[in-house]
Amino acid sequence: MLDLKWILANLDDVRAAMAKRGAEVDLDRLVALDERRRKTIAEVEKLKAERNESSRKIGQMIKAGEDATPLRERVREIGERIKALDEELRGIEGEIRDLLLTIPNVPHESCPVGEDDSANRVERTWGEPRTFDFEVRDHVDIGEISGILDFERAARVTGARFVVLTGQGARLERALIQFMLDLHTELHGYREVLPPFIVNRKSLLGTGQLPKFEEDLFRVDPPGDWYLVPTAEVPVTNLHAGEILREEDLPLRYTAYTPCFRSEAGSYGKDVRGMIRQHQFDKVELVTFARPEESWDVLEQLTGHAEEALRRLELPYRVVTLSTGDLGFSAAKTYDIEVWLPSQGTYREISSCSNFLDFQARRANIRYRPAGGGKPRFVHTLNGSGLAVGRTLLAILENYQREDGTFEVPAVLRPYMESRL
RNA sequence: GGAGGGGUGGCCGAGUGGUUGAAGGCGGCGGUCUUGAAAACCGCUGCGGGGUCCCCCCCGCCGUGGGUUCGAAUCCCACCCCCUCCGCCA
Repeated sequence: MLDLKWILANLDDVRAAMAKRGAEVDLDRLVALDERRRKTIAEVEKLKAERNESSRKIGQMIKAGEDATPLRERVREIGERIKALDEELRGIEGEIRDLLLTIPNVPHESCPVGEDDSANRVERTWGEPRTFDFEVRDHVDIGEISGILDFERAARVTGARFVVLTGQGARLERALIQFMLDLHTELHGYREVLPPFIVNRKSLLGTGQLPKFEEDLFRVDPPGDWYLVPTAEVPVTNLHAGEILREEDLPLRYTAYTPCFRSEAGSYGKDVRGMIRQHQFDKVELVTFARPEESWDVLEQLTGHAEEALRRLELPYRVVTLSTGDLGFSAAKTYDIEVWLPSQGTYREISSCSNFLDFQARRANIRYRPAGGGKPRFVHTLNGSGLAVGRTLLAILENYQREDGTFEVPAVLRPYMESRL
């Protein structure tokens, strides 16, 4: 969420930013609501000051043995007016809050301006897509021939957009998770956490999935305000919700493996074949809490950490900067890392690394105390996939495929595929 | 699920109706002392909001939301969370 004061002081900038995103935001209503709000505050606080003053006087009168009944009556009336005004004020502030929660972040000036992903800017490309001297298969065929992917039985057990990994497939998924966690903890200095896979409504408000994107989530029935995690970003970022961190501890870096659950509402017909778009997939996430001054550097580092996983797996990829129209709700800037998929002859998203500035921190109330003392400030939060495990497995099958429809295991993963018993 | 205990400032911890935004301690910041550091001593040290706002004034905040009262951290109700014991259970 953006700072109300800042919005009001920079109305034109905010208007321009929303236009770049293609977002409809009623800023005029916000301005009107704020005026009403301040007017009501002035009124009710004047009455409260009067009540406090009179109550003090009543106390003194009673102590002095005087009759305070008339004054008491008057203060009682003031109290009733205060109650009414307070209620009105709560209503106005609620409306303002609801509105603020639906305003997306302001894109950073370095984001290319455009309506959709066609305006995304390619920053760099790594690796040379392999040339095949046979007809390439997609991961669905390779998975079937190798006997490690079973979409039919997954459909029987659950439904469409699920997969069963079996034998070496399950082991490869596990190896990838282990490899990525090892890489980020041992080499990149992240702290590993294993968070709950169910979160409450407040956490989803904190990171920005709610209130606008409820239809993307799976809600857990009995409690009503519990949801399956759509990404580890939610539980891990909210780890420090409401806290005041110490500046000395920043940047705080966490990595977490979780499955991710997405309803994929509105994506009917897209990527229906295979495991590109599933209701459940594994992901290793990177989350960083940073000082405001360092967050742009941290975004570069974090993106580099995700890239390192692909380099070690020797999978060709490119990094693109999302255009203003393609940017997620909470992000100020996002790099997507896209891996090469031979079957599609194109690069597909395998990681998304974003700087949210203080947008999430303000929603989730995550602050830090400056080292020299002073007022708490909002931290900057960042996160990125390091990487989406299912898509990585898929990319391995395709890029490491053999002519007979089987595949090779990347060298870096072989130790993880071997028995240690 | 049952019984009991508890949620107060960065942290610990007093406080059961009237200058208590809150004793005391720890931590932090500044100072005295010291060649330097430590110790000791002194001072300062919550968050948010409003006001013609860099001085100052005012309002709110003691888990959350209601209620009682002229006045609530203190009394009442509901809810949330934590702890202990019992039951159940992977």
